[in-house]
Amino acid sequence: MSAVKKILIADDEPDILEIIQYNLQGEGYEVIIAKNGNEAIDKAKRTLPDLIILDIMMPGKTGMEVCNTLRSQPAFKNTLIIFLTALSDEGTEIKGLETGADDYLTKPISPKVLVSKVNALFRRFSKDEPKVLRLGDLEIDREKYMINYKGTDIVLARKEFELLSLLASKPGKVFLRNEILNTIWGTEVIVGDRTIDVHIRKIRQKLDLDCISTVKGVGYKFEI
Amino acid sequence: MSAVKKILIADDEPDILEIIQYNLQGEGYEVIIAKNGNEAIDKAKRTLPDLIILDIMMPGKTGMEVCNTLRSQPAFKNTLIIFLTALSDEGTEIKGLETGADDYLTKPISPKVLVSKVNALFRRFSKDEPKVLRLGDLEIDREKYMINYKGTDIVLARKEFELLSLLASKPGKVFLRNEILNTIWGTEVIVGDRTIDVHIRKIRQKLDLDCISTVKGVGYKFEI
DNA sequence: TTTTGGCTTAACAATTTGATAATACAGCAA
DNA sequence: TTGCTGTATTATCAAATTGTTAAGCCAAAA
Repeated sequence: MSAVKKILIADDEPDILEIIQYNLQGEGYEVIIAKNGNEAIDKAKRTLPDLIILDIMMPGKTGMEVCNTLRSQPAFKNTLIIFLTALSDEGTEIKGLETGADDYLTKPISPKVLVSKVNALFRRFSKDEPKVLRLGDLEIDREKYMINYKGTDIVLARKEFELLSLLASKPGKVFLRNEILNTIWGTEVIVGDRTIDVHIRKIRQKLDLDCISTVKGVGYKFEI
Repeated sequence: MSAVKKILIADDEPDILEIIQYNLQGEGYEVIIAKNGNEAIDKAKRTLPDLIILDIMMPGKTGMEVCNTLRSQPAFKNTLIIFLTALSDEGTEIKGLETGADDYLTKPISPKVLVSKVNALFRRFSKDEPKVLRLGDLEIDREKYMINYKGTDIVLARKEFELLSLLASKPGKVFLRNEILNTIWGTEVIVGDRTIDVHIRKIRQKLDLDCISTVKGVGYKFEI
């Protein structure tokens, strides 16, 4: 069974909020509302929604700023984001998509369109990733946050786990150092290149399995 | 045997209140009454009824607003709610159901219909999931709100109980702090991070069983 | 009213993790 | 070989996270 999808809506107009909330709840979604940009960011961090609907024009922080802020954090790399724009403002629309939104809606909102877009987005992106990766004798359980190699549990620190988890998510693929930094550290934090090496080393050490290979000048890849 | 069911009725018309109260008390229910929306919310929080009957039209806060307010709190996620609407107002009826009500009744009220609906609701929702979790020597009774470890009862405060209950509901799974806050405190209340720790500590203390492990930087998990 | 118990927070201690610097090493081209 | 580039290793320190205790607040009970 897949959990109920959570949707966060941010708009400063109570009417809009209510309409959207009403329609989405009717579809069985769990709806969380925010009345401005900052509240949206707070609640997003707190509730980790599956989809975020952002009004572009909001006092304080605009929807685009909220989007940027969130997208720069690893936790929201894969969160769906929809923008609400007033009257087909073409410029904004395009800019919105470039800012990292997955779709946009123009006001006034048609509940039917809204609901079908939301459903469509979830359908399109509903590749329920399995929580357990199994690669040969190695097992990576993202839910239990555990590594198991040949029957014995191995404890990795958070970054180590995320790093291994990332590399193992696409065995064979070479991850560039930049890719790794972006995915695991986000664009806000800046860390040196050596940091990755050190974590890689720790993983190699704890798993005494030679599964991470270095591609000099490029990056790292996982191979069993 | 299950305790006597508590029913909260909110309506601004004293006659209606009296009729409903009279009939439900006759069926053996414990009845609490409220004369407006705010009173309903207050008394609901205080008495945690099993069922709430809300008039849609009330001065001040409407039944729907009351419903929304309550539903946004974890404690009322599973409380039964019935709306009272004047004359088959179809629009409202549908909206009510989508707002999170479990049923509705149209005025004028027939005591017979009322009573049978109430009974039916309780019947329908009473045979829920098993209320008792058993994990090794530990037994968690969600209905009696009790913990039993190796034959001895352990008293946990409500938050402590809910926390343990949550963690134990998926042994092995790491619950993020966010997940915990969301599930137990809801999105409206904001409490600090230390709060969780303190509750965890109390649980560990009362159960002197080492079953909750910390995953630093991530969350907590239950394991026997 | 007073008392009690539960919930939250502040404050500080204890611990773990993560980032960096410094150094050593490996591969390769000149 | 020498020098260059990039990675591995190690130790170290700073930062982040959690544990613990005590104290305050509030609501329900006495």
